[in-house]
Amino acid sequence: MPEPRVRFCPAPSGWLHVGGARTALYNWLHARNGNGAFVFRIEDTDAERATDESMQGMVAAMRWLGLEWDEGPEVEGPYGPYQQSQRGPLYSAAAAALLQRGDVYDAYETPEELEAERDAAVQQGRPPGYAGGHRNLTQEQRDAFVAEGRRPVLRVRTPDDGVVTFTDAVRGEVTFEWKDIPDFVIERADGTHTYYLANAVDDLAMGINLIARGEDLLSATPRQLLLYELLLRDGLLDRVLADNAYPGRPSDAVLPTFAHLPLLVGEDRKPLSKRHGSVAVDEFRRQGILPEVLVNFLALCGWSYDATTEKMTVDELVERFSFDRVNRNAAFFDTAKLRSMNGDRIKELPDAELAERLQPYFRDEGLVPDLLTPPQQTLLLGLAGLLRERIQTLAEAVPLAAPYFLDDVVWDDKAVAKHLKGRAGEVLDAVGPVLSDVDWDGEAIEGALRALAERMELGVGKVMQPVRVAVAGTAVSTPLPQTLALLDRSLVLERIAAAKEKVAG
RNA sequence: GGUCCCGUCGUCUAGCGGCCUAGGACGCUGCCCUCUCAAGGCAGAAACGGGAGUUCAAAUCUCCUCGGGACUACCA
Repeated sequence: MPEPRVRFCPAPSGWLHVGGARTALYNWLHARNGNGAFVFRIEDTDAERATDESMQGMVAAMRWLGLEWDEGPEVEGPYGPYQQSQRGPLYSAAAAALLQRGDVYDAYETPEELEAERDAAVQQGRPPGYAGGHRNLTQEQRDAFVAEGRRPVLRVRTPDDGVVTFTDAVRGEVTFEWKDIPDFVIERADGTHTYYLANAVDDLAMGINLIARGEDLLSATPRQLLLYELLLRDGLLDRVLADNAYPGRPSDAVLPTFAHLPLLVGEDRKPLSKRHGSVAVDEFRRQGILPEVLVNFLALCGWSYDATTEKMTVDELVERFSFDRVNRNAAFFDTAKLRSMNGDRIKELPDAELAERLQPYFRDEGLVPDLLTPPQQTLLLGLAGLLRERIQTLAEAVPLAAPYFLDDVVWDDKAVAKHLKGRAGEVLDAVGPVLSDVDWDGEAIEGALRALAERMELGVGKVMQPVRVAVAGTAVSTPLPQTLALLDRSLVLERIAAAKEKVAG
């Protein structure tokens, strides 16, 4: 077994979504597992859709997930450039060589004509693929089309009969018949190149030996295979590479094998897309999903280690991952389970680390400045311990912590109406003096509040809730006595006094 | 329509002929605990799409059927 050389090659349009991230992850795990190389290639051959912003976003999302690449953007490597828009001359030369040898031919139909042909075929119940109309044009016909101002595309001549069979690492043996595969375009009329060519050339030139990608590309595989064969025949690609000063020695390399991964789908069983809500990796970051949890969860979307193991560290995943345990059926991306796993992971974090990971979220919501003051540090650290059991995502901590970092209490009207009434005024009056001279720690405060409740012949809740609302502004909070202990006594007394005005009746 | 892929609790899955009265996790329901919210503990409901075979024995093998999906672009 040679060292794995795998690649992740998204088209940079839109954000990196979880489906793409899962594909990247499986490739990455395989590379790390076999001590191989993980190549990150940008497939921006379609200038219409590719954007620089999207590419930057993908680079950032990959970094956040911890999927560092050995070759690719900002890292470079021996087979660059890794952005296909910078490899145009290579593809042109390869296409020209294939044309010269007669493996591909120029076809002059316009997109409109092709569309009409397709519609007619569908109406008549024929397969809608390109029928090969311009396969054998005479020079006169070509000249006539050119004279009309038409620009040709380049199409690969696919075999008329026979079958193509390949072994897929997750699906086993897959067979297609060549007669079902129409001649396909590798060079557009504007001179740019399609996925088929760019992908085949680069996979060969970069020495990729395993291609793991979405199942949606399964039926593209025969074309890929055909192109490999044509590019490798008589050292064509080696020559093209050398003539154009691009690195790569494909003739020495092993032909890539394939692993087609099950699709990630939404609740409607359709492939994941924008309309399924948050599917962008960055969206999960904003919500406060931890990257190691997203990685763990993504690994489980279509792969399992055994009957019961779910929580795994990245190192364990690297050690245990293999394509032969990848599932064959599409997986629903279940965010409820993701959140649960995230909550479990948060519970494992020590106070200091949780505080540290919470800080950017608090900062982005304006709760704390970039640099915390020592009292803010202490408060954050103390709160972390109380927050831990009640949040599933980091962002959920924000509303729970806000009352203690912000100067003004934001009143929840419902909470005020429900809890600052009846004997609440009495309670607030009585609680001030009690808290004034109690030891300022959670246990003592709790004891004092309970004693007060008993003295007033009230349920503990009847005392706790008015105080909670007075201090936090809400009926829900971290445990009250422990929370009070983290705050300045003067602030607590102040808020209790201020809340008296809000008591109804 | 054609080609290819797939089909176990609501969801993700374990299962590769007897260990399955089908296991785990999330979710859900009930109870306990409780200063709110959580967390935690205990209990519970919940699946082999259907039909024929093969076999002493089938979730596991074969065929048919039904259902879902992908592809069918000068997107990737």
